[in-house]
Amino acid sequence: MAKKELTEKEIADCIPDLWMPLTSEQREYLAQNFTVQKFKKNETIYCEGETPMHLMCLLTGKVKIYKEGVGGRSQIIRVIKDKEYFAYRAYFAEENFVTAAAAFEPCTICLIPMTAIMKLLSENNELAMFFIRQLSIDLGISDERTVNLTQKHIRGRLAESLLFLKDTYGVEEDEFTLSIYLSREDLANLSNMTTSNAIRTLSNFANEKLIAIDGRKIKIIEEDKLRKISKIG
Amino acid sequence: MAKKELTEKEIADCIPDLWMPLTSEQREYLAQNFTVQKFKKNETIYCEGETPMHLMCLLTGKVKIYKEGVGGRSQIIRVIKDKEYFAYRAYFAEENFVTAAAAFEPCTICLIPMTAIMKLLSENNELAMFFIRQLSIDLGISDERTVNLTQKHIRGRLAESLLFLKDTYGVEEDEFTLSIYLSREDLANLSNMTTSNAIRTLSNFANEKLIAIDGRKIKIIEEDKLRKISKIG
DNA sequence: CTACCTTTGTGCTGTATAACACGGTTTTAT
DNA sequence: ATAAAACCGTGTTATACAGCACAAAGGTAG
Repeated sequence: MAKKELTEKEIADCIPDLWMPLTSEQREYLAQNFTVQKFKKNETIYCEGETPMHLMCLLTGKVKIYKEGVGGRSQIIRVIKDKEYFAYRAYFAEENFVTAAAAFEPCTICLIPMTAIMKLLSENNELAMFFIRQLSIDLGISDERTVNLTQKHIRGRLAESLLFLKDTYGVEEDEFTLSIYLSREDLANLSNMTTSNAIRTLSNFANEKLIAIDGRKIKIIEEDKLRKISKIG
Repeated sequence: MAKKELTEKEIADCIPDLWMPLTSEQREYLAQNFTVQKFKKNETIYCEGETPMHLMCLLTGKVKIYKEGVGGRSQIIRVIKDKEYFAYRAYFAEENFVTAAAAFEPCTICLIPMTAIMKLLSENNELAMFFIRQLSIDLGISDERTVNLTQKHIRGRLAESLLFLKDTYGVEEDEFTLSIYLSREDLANLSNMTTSNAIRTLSNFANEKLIAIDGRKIKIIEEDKLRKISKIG
């Protein structure tokens, strides 16, 4: 199946942000602590309440970070695209996971023990700055999201989610079709609404020719108008 | 009025988390870049859109971090108590402020230029770890808050806010009265509801003897029951 | 003291959205 | 191929909450 040993070049390509700041000694150390794991579609990667052990970097595939809210309603907090790091926050905060992660699609994920990361952090400030920057960006997004999800109306929230998916995962060759195919339920959990309302609102958007839907394929037709809907709430 | 020069001892007492990890050279550098500023009650400390220049540490007083949402509705994102640091996230993320800050009460705030912080960070990993930990904790809280504000019902949200205020600012000598006196409007903005509903729900809690209200003074009587209301949503 | 503004409190009305029910369709499993 | 399950779509009903409007109380200024 997979090769047992990856070359340093291959690792460097996988995790450039982590790799670049390191000295050659540190790189060797990291290479020794580098493992790769595969996850099937919809497979859980980690659960709420578990103790974090590894920093993860998504090599290929798409991942959702979500939380089980009150009454079994689940809420998608953020989504991860390839080359993005995740699962480290809880360790740094000295907590267990408060979120769960699952694969939208088949995924390849690289795992690095947090103890190794801590050792590298104690030696390398540039690496520390990478995490400071990343956490700061994510915190800003999270704050923004809180206001959007609580204050915008259904149409605004769904429009925002669609644009967010476009900005995150991009589009296919036609330049319009979102390159992620979500179930209506996931779309609802991302937009803080019930599945029925996600379906209904999506249909409305399609009737208004703002988007075109074909099963799970969504084409963004009138991006400007969607942005407007998202903005005014 | 205030002394021109603070002794190192005084500074160390003000900002222990920042001070402790530093070498004596770094401490001297920090002392030279240390200024103190006072803010009146309700005065704005920084605005949405401004460019962040200083790390701030609240020495005395209470501060709210908030966002203007859609349609002028404002939302309190987090609150700061004394000895807490704030205003640094946006700089690290290389953004302008996406939130605003204002004084709940008269405040004394110490300011340190972010450029000085960056210099210290490049030299001192322990300091970097402090920010990584702090940002990680705040990100967890923010994610938690998103779910709470979107999924819980009014009673749950208000109960949570009251407990949150107790946990953050504590109580007076009687061990029950919250030591922060908020307007009903601020309470509403903290709990994602209209002022009328904050007033109404607060009255309901009082009628049910869960709390006692006397103007802006709030006594938490049945903390367990409030926690239960907050938990079940 | 009087006037004025802000905050608090209450009732009424409207509506956005959740909740439920049910039928059709597609995917998965055997 | 057939059963089972998951997903999609639509209509109906119920309700939590926002949005006024207005009155009373408290604070502030002249």
